Amino acid sequence: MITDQEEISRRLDIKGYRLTKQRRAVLKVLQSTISHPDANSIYEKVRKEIPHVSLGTIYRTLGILKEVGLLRELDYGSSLSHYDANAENHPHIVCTNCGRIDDLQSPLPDNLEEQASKATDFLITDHRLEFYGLCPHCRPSSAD
Amino acid sequence: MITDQEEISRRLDIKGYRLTKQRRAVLKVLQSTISHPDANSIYEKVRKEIPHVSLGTIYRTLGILKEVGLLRELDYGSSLSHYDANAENHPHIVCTNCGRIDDLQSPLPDNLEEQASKATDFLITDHRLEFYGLCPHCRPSSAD
DNA sequence: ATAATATTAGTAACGATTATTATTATGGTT
DNA sequence: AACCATAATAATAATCGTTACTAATATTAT
Ligand SMILES: [Mn+2]
Ligand SMILES: [Mn+2]
Ligand SMILES: [Zn+2]
Ligand SMILES: [Zn+2]
Repeated sequence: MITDQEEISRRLDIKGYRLTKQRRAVLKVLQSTISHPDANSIYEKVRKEIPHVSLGTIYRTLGILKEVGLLRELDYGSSLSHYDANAENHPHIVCTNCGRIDDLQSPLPDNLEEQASKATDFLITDHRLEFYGLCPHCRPSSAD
Repeated sequence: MITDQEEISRRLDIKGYRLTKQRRAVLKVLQSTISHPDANSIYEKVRKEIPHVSLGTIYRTLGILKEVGLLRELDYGSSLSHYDANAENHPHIVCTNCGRIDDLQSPLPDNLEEQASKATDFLITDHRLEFYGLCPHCRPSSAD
């Protein structure tokens, strides 16, 4: 997670983007949570600081921060996207009951792309690994 | 891929669903391609046999066939879903340029869920592994 | 045949995201 | 400080894949 203001400004500058208070606020929300909020949840939090911010600005900002590598978008199918201030590729575990998304703490095989390259003519540049299941609150307890 | 008519009928019957000609047609389209078509592409193909079929029927049918385990839905983020008559979990490789989706031929680590279980309190029931890159038609050729 | 149930085509509604636009803010230049 | 070029914003409208609704039709059981 990149928190250094110099580096953040630098990355935006390169593309001619400015570091506005709206963008600072979005980044702050993302960097102060371990959850992986969706655009609307970020919107609600930013509104507490900037009441007249618009949802369009949230989406535009998320797009730009993603473009300069300050966040990663987690695209969950026909449902909504979630965002992660950790732009490094890392596996997640999603609760199919309540939607909670956690990082998977132990790193998994790091050579997946290399392995896959041997089995295809595609030039592999990225991958996505996610697990699905029930979080501690949603899984049947041992007492059930 | 399940092609046995008995088994197909049986799976639908259990939930009280009927095997109509629309559903047969959707399944046939899916089972006769190695691509992973989206709903609209399936719709276009089914229309050649059943000109007045409606897109809503395609979606409803896909939902039902998925529910009874006769296909798998591949949810590609904010873009549209694709469908696969192979309902077994298996990795795919997606071209980020033209959208082509291939199966990854060589099987990858089959104990991913088991490994992940050790690193989380979630009860893991499924996972998703996808690779992204450029297909042979879109990758820069050696002559470039 | 009759009745109960499931399915369909057609169309309207939904909802997340993106585009548009007039206005405002920012940064650099004289 | 005034000026200009450019970028960003708020507010709103549009997009588009998908789902829901509904009246008509088909299928199955009695
Ligand atoms: Mn994460
Ligand atoms: Mn496949
Ligand atoms: Zn949960
Ligand atoms: Zn391609």
